[in-house]
Amino acid sequence: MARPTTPLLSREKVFDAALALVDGTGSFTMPRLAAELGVSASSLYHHVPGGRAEVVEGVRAVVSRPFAVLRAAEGEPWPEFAQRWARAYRRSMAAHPRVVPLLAAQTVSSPEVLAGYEALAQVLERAGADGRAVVHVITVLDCLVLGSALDAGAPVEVWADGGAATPAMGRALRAVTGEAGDRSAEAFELGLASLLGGLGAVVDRPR
Amino acid sequence: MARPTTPLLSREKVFDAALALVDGTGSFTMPRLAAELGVSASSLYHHVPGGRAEVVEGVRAVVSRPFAVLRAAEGEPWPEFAQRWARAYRRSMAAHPRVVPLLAAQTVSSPEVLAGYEALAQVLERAGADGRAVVHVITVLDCLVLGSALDAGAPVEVWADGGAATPAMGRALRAVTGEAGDRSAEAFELGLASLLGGLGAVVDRPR
DNA sequence: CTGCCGAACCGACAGCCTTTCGGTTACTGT
DNA sequence: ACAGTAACCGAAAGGCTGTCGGTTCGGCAG
Repeated sequence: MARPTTPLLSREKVFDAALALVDGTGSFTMPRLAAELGVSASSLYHHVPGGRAEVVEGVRAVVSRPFAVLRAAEGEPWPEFAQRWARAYRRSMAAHPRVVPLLAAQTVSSPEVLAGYEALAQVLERAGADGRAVVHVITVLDCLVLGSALDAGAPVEVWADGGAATPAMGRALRAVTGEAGDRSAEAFELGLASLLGGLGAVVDRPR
Repeated sequence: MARPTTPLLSREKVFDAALALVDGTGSFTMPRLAAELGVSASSLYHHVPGGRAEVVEGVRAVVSRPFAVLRAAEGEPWPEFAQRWARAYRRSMAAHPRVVPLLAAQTVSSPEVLAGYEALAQVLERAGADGRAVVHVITVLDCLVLGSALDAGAPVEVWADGGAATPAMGRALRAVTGEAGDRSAEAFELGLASLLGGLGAVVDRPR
């Protein structure tokens, strides 16, 4: 085939197909993605010049759209916005647990998603937090969100069952496998509330 | 060369060299590791039959030895042990920030390290936590540790500078770059204290 | 209407990676 | 003395990313 009458690909189609591929198989390579789209692998580079990394960033943008568009309301207190922010972030990620490791392995550079981070940074800054506090608060929240998203939908894949050598962990693992995601949301809410309480000491600074 | 008089390799040498390679370059491949050891890549498989994944687990075991050997003292309260555990874990990881992404991408299966998790699981279980609580507490702590370790030694690599579109984040990022690791330890301690306080509600269950 | 440029596809391939396999040599136990 | 095993090597299979030249189609300028 040479140039088709109507284009077979578009950035959107590529990102959507990549997301579907990761959701379905847990992994993603350019040849497989191309096959899924009925196209040769090299054709992808016409629409996504940045190659694999750009596809991952595209998937990130698609997955985190509901979170990335969040903006603080006029006069909204920072803990309230941070809570909304973390919840939306977690919801977005927990809906696609298999993409989390993929996203976690790569620096966030998608402008849309960075805008979501910026919104929180601005709220924190306006509340009086200095640069360090902003980074630390976002880092800690980020971390809670990603960790929680990882074991939300998927079975716990963080550690293996050590067999007879690890009886307590074995019992714990068996207790959570096959459970609905709501139980892990419970732990997330608890962690979030605890963190927001504690982080106040850094944001609302003494001086 | 055929079989050398004295073996050139050993599991220990392989793991140590791999750790040095990751610490130095941030990445790791079998050919490079072999070159570092003055050996051909295929020779590695005689000492590490599991290939790349086993090398990563070996590196994990080396890096987390100080944490993996922790055991609760007789009658030690769970929050105290959890604090010791998380601090030791973070210290181990923060000493080698560039290996964290490598380790995070792979399920924990090293028996020594699993024994470290088991120690915490047993303490939590003995304190009355059910399986879900055990998994959630460990997950959340794990996550805080890894996230904190990531930005401890390395410059913040989690998100990119979005330029003019993200002024607040730009200021925050510039404020932390080039800082000593102690500042991120501060955030870690804060997060840890907040979490341990909040997680009590799950471990010390109402009934 | 003609001619040309750029866009979108393909196939081939370079270069990297992991892992396997057969070949060769040294040590070890019987 | 002699199998058997351990430790090395080179070669090669198979997969992945990314690049390049070739081909055809659409659209725009003259």
